Amino acid sequence: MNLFSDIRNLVVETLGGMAADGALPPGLDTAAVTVEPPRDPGHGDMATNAAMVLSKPAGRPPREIAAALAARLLTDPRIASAEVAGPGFLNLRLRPSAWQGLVRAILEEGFAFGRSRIGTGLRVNVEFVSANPTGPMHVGHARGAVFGDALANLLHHAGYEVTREYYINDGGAQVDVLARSAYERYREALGYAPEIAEGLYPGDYLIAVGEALAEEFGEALIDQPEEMWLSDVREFATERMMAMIREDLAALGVRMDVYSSERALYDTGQIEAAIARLRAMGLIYEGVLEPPKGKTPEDWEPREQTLFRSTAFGDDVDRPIRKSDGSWTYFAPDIAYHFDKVERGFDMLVNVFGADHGGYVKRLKAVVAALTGGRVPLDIKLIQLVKLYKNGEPYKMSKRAGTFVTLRDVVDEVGPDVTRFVMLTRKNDAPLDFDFAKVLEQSKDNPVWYVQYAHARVSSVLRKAAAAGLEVSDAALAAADLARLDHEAELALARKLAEWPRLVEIAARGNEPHRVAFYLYDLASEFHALWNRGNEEPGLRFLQDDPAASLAKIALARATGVVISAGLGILGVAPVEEMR
RNA sequence: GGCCCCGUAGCUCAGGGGAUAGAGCGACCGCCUCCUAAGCGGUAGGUCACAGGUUCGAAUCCUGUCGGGGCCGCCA
Repeated sequence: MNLFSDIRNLVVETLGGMAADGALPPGLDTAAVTVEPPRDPGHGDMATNAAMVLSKPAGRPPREIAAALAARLLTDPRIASAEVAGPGFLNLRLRPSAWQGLVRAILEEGFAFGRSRIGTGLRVNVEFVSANPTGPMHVGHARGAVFGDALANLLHHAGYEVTREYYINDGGAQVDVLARSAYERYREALGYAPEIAEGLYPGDYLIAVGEALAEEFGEALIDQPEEMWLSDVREFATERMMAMIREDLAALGVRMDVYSSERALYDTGQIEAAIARLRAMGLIYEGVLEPPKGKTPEDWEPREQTLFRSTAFGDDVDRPIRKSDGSWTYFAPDIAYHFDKVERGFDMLVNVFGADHGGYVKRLKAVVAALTGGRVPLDIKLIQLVKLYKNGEPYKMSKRAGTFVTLRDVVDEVGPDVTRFVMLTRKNDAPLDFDFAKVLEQSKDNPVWYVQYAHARVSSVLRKAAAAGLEVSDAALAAADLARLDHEAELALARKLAEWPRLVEIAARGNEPHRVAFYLYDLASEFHALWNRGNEEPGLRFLQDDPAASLAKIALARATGVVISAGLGILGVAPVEEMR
């Protein structure tokens, strides 16, 4: 049940009726008609801009259209009042029965309340994390992981068929560096002095890889030339790194559906096939790039390269796909990878990147636009930096990696639920301050705690009611006499609950999971407010002497609990039953 | 130099064509005989960086300027 879309449908149908009766010209486009909660609740429950949007095409003053629309809407049993306001808003109030019906619907639908069909029949690929398999993930990866996973949950809730995907960057020089670093640890494990040269990865996490290599290969690789062992050690170490990354993701509650390997794109013809596709469209050519403006490298010299005409799709310059020695640039497998995603039939692609990859947005969008003729949208979400603090002091120490704070450090210290919620309390394109002390604080300026507290209070009410002998299953509560929920403060909470399905759609359309976190905070606030009004007005307490009155109020509390659980579920956070 | 993101209350941030711009923190004033006061209510606090433009209507969209951050040849 989605009251906002229901009422919008009513408005649009009513407008259609007006057109049929000659009250409006036929064929008006109602796509821009909205039904929203007004910013000022004093204006009503819902407001529609229909009259203002249609005024110009209909050739009639907005307030006149609004008045005519109001008269017709009032015949609907849900509508209590319809008032023209301001430049032509139509402010609607719904009868209490509409809100009571909403509470009942939440109890009947459970977590399905808030599901949307905007994604029905559409397959979306969410690529996220994609950390290089050369070491443990850092906090920045944690934020990207949380964002991507919550976004995937959100899109699923909105009806999409979602694939979570990790692109393993195992095809470049960095995995060779990994192999050489691991090789030194292998020598170390066998009692030789390791030579961890400048440029190799010094982290302790490779010691275990070296020991595993020693167990696997014994002395066989000692004193052998690099070309004898590089490939084997690289594969071995990369697999070890990916196993570690999977464990770290699991600790955060993140599970991928697909791991795609960059290396697997080479030597299988996939790069060639993707390039051939672009070449057939006349988008590949041999040419010489200008030096980058204002920052010409000292050793710059013009070279002819194989280029992709990404400027035809909004990029700033064409991009090289082959180095001057004939080998592929890093961009080439990227083209092949996105070609592969497109070929797998996704209707929509989302990439979650660190903000330092901002320079790749235009060229990747160009690739997908070129390969699909613009049919498949690619949205790239850039995740800004996480700044770590502890009691306000910058925090840089790491237990494992030495030089940077790892994802695991964070999860071990504050737990996956707190990590996830806090990292979703900011838009992806805003930097995030993460204070290890503050996120564990038990006060209302800690949104995680505040939302959990609201859920715990709901659970507390249910426990006490059950202890008092009331039947508080969702079915029993849905059958309660909800007409008793008629106080303004109770209806205000119901109004907030009614926004949930709308919020899911807005958040899903914009790929913005943070909206869920902010909504939950608002909802919790509304619930805490009602709770406290019970102090002054005992008639507003959830537990009443009269069982029938109790059941109605408990139904409202439980409905709130259902929505909080559903929202936390999208964020990947487990709701708590009691605070400790 | 070019491109991307950001600029909203003292601080941290939501809102991103709609009415009198919101929340938390901090400040001030109230509320427990009462389902968890780890909470709630209220007051004070704004040139939505600046200047143009589009629109019935701009914090929101466009252009430019200023300020902060990021990225920028075959690296990954």
